[in-house]
Amino acid sequence: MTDTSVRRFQRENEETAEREDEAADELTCPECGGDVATDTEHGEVVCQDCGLVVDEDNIDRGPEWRAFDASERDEKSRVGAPTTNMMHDKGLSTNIGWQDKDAYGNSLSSRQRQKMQRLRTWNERFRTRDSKERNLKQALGEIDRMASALGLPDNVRETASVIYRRALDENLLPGRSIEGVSTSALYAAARQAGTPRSLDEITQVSRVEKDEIARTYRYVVRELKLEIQPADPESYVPRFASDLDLSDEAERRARELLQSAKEAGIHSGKSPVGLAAAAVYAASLLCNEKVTQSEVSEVANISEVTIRNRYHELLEAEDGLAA
DNA sequence: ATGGTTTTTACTGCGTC
DNA sequence: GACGCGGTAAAAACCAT
Repeated sequence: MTDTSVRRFQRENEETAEREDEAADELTCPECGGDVATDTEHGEVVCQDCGLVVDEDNIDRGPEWRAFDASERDEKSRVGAPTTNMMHDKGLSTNIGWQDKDAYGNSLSSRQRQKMQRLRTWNERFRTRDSKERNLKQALGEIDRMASALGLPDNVRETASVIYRRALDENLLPGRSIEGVSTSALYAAARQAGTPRSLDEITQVSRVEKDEIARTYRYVVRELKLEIQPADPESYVPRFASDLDLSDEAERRARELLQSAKEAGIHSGKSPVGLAAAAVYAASLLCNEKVTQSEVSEVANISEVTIRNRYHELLEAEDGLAA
């Protein structure tokens, strides 16, 4: 890391140096030998005498902003080492160069060289250990916060932490946000534990966008080879039922409906949440504890249309099985 | 990127309170 | 007339390829 970035920096310097040399060579027109002038507005180098375009599509290396006083210049300038959130310290911690040279460019004695090597080793050790620990601390705090907000039990938090640690150990973090990965870990853990929360619910309490969560989740699952089956519709039933103040009887009935739906094989490809919502609705009708479709759609975050479609299928499936 | 599937949105008509 | 419900068409979202 240290070495490559230093090397890259050097290479860039060499390149710009070369470009300047080229520019110096082309001070005369190859066609007529006249002087050339740079037209920065069009990004072209044009011969003053014959009008030949010597070079075009030049890159303007100047700033794209204007500053009207010194403080504004400081404000807008982005020169300096880039900071990055990929590292806990935003890349601002100490790095020790790989060249065995002192500040004046003189080579080091072999004894000092060994010393530097040891320093590098330890610096790296502390830096990475430190960063991982901070990273983990932040992530676990985040997981805890979200789990509380969603009312998820401790074992889910445990699982989520384990998943996150694994992700960290396998270096899945670079390029991804801590929030994103911790959210994904929690989502995965909740599903594994059989107390799933829908992606929408997760998104509500997370600091990152739904798309990113979904993307990161897929990535994490693939890389860690987590085996997560599609969520079981039945696992949503208790929550919906209690949100709607339904009796245990109705809840049991809803499960039955889902069981027969599974046997009839009409559940594949459909969203588990929709199925659960429909089962709860159907059960409420069957048990004379009617709740409206819109109430169910409210607690389940699913459209009424989907409830209608599903619950027809559920009832048909049950009839078909009984016959 | 694409095509097929599922879900959502928006709208309509019907019956009931 | 508001409400719950059913159905439909088109749009949007999702998923595997």
